[in-house]
Amino acid sequence: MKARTRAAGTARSRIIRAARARFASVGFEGASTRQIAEDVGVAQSLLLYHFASKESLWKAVMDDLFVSARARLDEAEQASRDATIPERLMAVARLIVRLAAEQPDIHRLMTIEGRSESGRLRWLVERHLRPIHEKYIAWIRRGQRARLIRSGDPILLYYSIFAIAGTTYSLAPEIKLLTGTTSPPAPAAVEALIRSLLQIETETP
Amino acid sequence: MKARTRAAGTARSRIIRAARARFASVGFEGASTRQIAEDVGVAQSLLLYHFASKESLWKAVMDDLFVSARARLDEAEQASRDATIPERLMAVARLIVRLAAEQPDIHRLMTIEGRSESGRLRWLVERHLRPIHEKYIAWIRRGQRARLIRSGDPILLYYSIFAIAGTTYSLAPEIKLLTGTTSPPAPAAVEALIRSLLQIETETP
DNA sequence: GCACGAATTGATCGAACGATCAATAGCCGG
DNA sequence: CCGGCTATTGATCGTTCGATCAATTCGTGC
Repeated sequence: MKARTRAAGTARSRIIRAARARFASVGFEGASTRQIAEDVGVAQSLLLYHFASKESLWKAVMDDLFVSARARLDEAEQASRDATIPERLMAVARLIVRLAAEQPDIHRLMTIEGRSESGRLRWLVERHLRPIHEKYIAWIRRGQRARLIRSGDPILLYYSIFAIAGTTYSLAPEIKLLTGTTSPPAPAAVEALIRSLLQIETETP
Repeated sequence: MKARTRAAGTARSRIIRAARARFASVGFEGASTRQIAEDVGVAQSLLLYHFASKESLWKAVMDDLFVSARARLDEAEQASRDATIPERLMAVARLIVRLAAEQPDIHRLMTIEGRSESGRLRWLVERHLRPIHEKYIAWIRRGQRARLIRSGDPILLYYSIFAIAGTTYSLAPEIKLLTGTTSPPAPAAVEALIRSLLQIETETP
């Protein structure tokens, strides 16, 4: 049983990993189950054995991504639970930058889906985005009421954090072609930019 | 001749407009020439009569987009030619925000292509992106030397402008689903954010 | 060591894909 | 009113798509 499940687990997870890369680079419609199967080195029919349909596979990719991301977000929240709201927000932002740098596919997948009102976007919003969104929008509002965060539309601030963190790393191929630089900007530089965007006074050394 | 060319022109331009929307929402691989032709209301073979291939059509879409965008950028540069470098940069940024708000497809198309090193990305970089890129990176450097713009990686600052301006409007469907708001943030608010990002002292009323 | 269930494969379906091409419709100068 | 050019269509080719399904391999419990 254990060996069976482990074998299945690795095949399943290898499929998810390959699917994530394909969906992130060419989008849902552009990715093909045959290409993903070939990346993994299995038959295409195995894909639809583990996941009932291409859309199920996509949802599995998203679940896999967000389950671990949200766990790490909770961790960062817990670790900073005694700090001020702006500093807690920065702790979360720091993690977001790190996640974007480690796995630029996250930002790619989200920006691919967020641009047209599809059934998949609705699923993603209700299942994963809304809980995250509402929590941090509330944090921003609290910080603004205490005049510790710059005023203005909280939604704009919220998306700007993701935009800067994500774009910097998800457009790495373009930046590399344009500038010839091999390594993208350091997370610390991106964090500093976000900090000044929120107008949080620097108090960490 | 004139009526002929005008008829051809409108068919051609209607195809380009429909193709832009499709490419922007589902990417190059996900878009189909048949679907685009159906959007326009013409035969699929007409698409490949006006444009030799699907890739030619994509290039025509990009040319169409960038020719007008670069013309308006030149305009904004000219109009601000007597101002300081930071203010000229803000004039350009203001236009970028306005362009992103008017035609979110621009940002969608660019972010779709910029994430994987394809032949199309190389074409786009050499033909359109590099000239824009190099000019404004140089502006940022000049502003930084004069200590009128925040220090830090110019490339990071440059992409942050596009990221904030573009993401705000290209993710409008997601933001609408998440927040229920019907209208995206006002361009003026986005401009203000970019201004503070570059740490340009506000001097305009 | 056999039987059973889970994992994996190969063959195949109908539909949609990009592309090609011959045929036709529409228009303008002569 | 016709000859020639451009715009447009419909039919079709070979390929690839997502999906289905029967057949086969494989590991484990009994």
